[in-house]
Amino acid sequence: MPSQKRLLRENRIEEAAYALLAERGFAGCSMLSVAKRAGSSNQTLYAWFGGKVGLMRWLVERNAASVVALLREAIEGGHDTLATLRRVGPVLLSVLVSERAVTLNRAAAADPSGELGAALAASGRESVVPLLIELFESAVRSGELASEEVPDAIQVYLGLLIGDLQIRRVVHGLPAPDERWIAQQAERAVLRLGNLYRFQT
Amino acid sequence: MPSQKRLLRENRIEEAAYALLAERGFAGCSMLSVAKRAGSSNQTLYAWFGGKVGLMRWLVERNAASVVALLREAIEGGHDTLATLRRVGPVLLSVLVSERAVTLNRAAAADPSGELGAALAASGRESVVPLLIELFESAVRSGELASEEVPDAIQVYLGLLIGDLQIRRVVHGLPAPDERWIAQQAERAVLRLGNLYRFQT
DNA sequence: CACAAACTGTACATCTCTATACGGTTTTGT
DNA sequence: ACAAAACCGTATAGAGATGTACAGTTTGTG
Repeated sequence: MPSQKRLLRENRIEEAAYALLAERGFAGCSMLSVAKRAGSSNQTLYAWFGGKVGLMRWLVERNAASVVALLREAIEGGHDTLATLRRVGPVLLSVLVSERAVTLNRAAAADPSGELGAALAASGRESVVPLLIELFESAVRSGELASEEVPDAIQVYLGLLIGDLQIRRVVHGLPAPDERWIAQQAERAVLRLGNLYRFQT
Repeated sequence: MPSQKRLLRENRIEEAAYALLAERGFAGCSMLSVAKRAGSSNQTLYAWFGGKVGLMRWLVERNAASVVALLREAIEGGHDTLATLRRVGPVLLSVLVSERAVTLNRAAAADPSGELGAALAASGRESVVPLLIELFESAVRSGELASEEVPDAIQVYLGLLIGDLQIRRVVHGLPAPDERWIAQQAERAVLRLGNLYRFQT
């Protein structure tokens, strides 16, 4: 059972790590620099996380947990698939292009071992897609969609929603879009998905 | 006027740089290591490229030039927009998820200055999209598409074509897809675009 | 209060990178 | 054939990262 102090310390470490990743990138974000900025010691960091990749993986898992919680909340209680998607889309999109997610994706891209990438895929996409599957299955049950079409529809939806936005963000080719734009983009994605798969309202 | 020798040397440097980027990532790809593997000296590298970012930018521009050439070739001589798109799509997609492009995107993601990202955007997307605009304008001239819809249609097309494939590749979440899959994906993207915008055949 | 655990701050050995320098060799041009 | 230019190999200074070690302080607990 983690004490209050421990949680506070974790938050400071998290904050320091994100700040340094943003400023200096994955390579420049050294354990010592994180420790210093967090008002902690490198000894503690090594004890807690084992090393740099361990620290990063911890960040990834922490972020993924909050994302999944957000999405679950947005999915709950909707009966109409398209309406639910209208609620979920902006949440998902804004999470994916958020500064934190983008920072983590950059770190994963910079890690040549692919370890971070695997962690990101495992606790990111692989825990979000099942939620979408669950959602799309409800459309199957109401006869709006064929069961075999589900994976396809999800892929198309994600393509329409995200497009090349995420990669451009990660590669420093684009600043974060504002809330208004995100809402619009999510709305258009749902409309187009409805067109392609002829959902009922 | 670059001599034959010079061109050969450039090729060896290019090859060495890609290999080291793939093995050790952006941070681990040092000037000295590139020089050694290329059978060259770091002095030459600094003289030619100024520094690490300069070397990377050179790689980016070199790759972009070959991509644009490929796309131009695929676009040329088509009258029917959708048919041309059917030819261009696989080329574009396979180029975007190719090992080289992915490697460069990883490097740009790892570079905290954003300089590489800017170069990648400038000689990548910003020189490819005009080609697509040109292509879609031909659909406008034949009345299949409204002029204001062009940017939108391009965005949708890219979303359908690429989806989250590129980001997953860059983040080490996915191996390169094979040619067969690429062809299929490109075909579906065109079909769906046709559905959404009601192109004529 | 007193003892044990956990943490900070600093130090350290070992590597590696950047950017520059220089003697010696190969290539180029005339 | 010969001078100039370009290049290789190696060396170097300065900076910083990793992972470990240790003395001293803070924190938690019976």
